[in-house]
Amino acid sequence: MDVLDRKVIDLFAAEPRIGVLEASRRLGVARGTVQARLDKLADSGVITGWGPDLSTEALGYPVTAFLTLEIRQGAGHETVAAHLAQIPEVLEAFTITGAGDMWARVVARSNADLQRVIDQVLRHDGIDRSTTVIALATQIPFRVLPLVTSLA
Amino acid sequence: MDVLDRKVIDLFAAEPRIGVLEASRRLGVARGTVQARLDKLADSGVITGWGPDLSTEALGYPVTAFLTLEIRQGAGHETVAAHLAQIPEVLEAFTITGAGDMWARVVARSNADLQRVIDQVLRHDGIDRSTTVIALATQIPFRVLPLVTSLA
DNA sequence: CGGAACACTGAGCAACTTGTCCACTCGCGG
DNA sequence: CCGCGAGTGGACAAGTTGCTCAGTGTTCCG
Repeated sequence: MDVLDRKVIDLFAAEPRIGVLEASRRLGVARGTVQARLDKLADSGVITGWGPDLSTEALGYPVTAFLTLEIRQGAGHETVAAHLAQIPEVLEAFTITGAGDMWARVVARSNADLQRVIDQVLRHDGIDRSTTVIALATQIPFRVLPLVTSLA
Repeated sequence: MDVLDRKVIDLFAAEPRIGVLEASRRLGVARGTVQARLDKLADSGVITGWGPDLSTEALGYPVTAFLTLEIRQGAGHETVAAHLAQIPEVLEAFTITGAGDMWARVVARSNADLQRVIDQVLRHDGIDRSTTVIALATQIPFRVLPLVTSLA
């Protein structure tokens, strides 16, 4: 992770469809160098993919909510996680600090639809209770770039 | 958003570096069709980008935590959001239900380093108090694909 | 019914990019 | 001082892109 690596990431983050050759021109290095850096960044796991970024909003799911789930003593996280994984509206889930707690990000078509999603989530014995928090507005959309840039 | 759109997204999500021509061969449609679908998906905002996906873990930030911030009455969210935006370790932030609350996702180099990040976040008058929850394990890594697939 | 609008096909073409070689240079550590 | 890894710059064939065009099938509307 040196300055060039950072510049490569910055450049491809800003203009993803740019191509290796054009990138090498912009950065003033040889094509093979950019190629090699990208390969290394992928190998080291820093770059995990190039997939299209999808907007849940544009897909018809404008409501985002965060659920905190209290897992019943004795019930494994695994079985709850497997249950959550089967619900498409669950976009993300973590186990968190706090006795047997999990945390999930869900989306829904509307506030009314959110009820349906929550009901579906709760349809599992391992979950004791849950708290729902609805996201009203996105102040900072997901980003990693500033972190890369800060690795000066 | 029809079946072909879904297939296009699925395919490019599975093999992002595939290229329009190869995609058209796999899907059994003309090249121009894939091109047109991708353009439309981008125009309609469903596909928001093609940037490299970066792993905060591989970047040296293995600790993820979620902060719930209670905003002081009268203090604007905006000024707090602007403050958060300046901290690279803050990856995401939302305003949420609950009187004057915000929610932020942060990363850190270690649990000790997390203290530094939190201190930095709290260095703002508009924040009354905060709760920190640390992510222990990722049960479901961020995904949107199942949602697309479910739009049968 | 006729006609317009639209999406898709299949083809062609020039310009460009990719993957893969190679020989050469440079700086660093043993 | 040699070897090693990293970068350079050049070359090549093969493949891809962006663009255009004529033709076809479907749907919708007056």
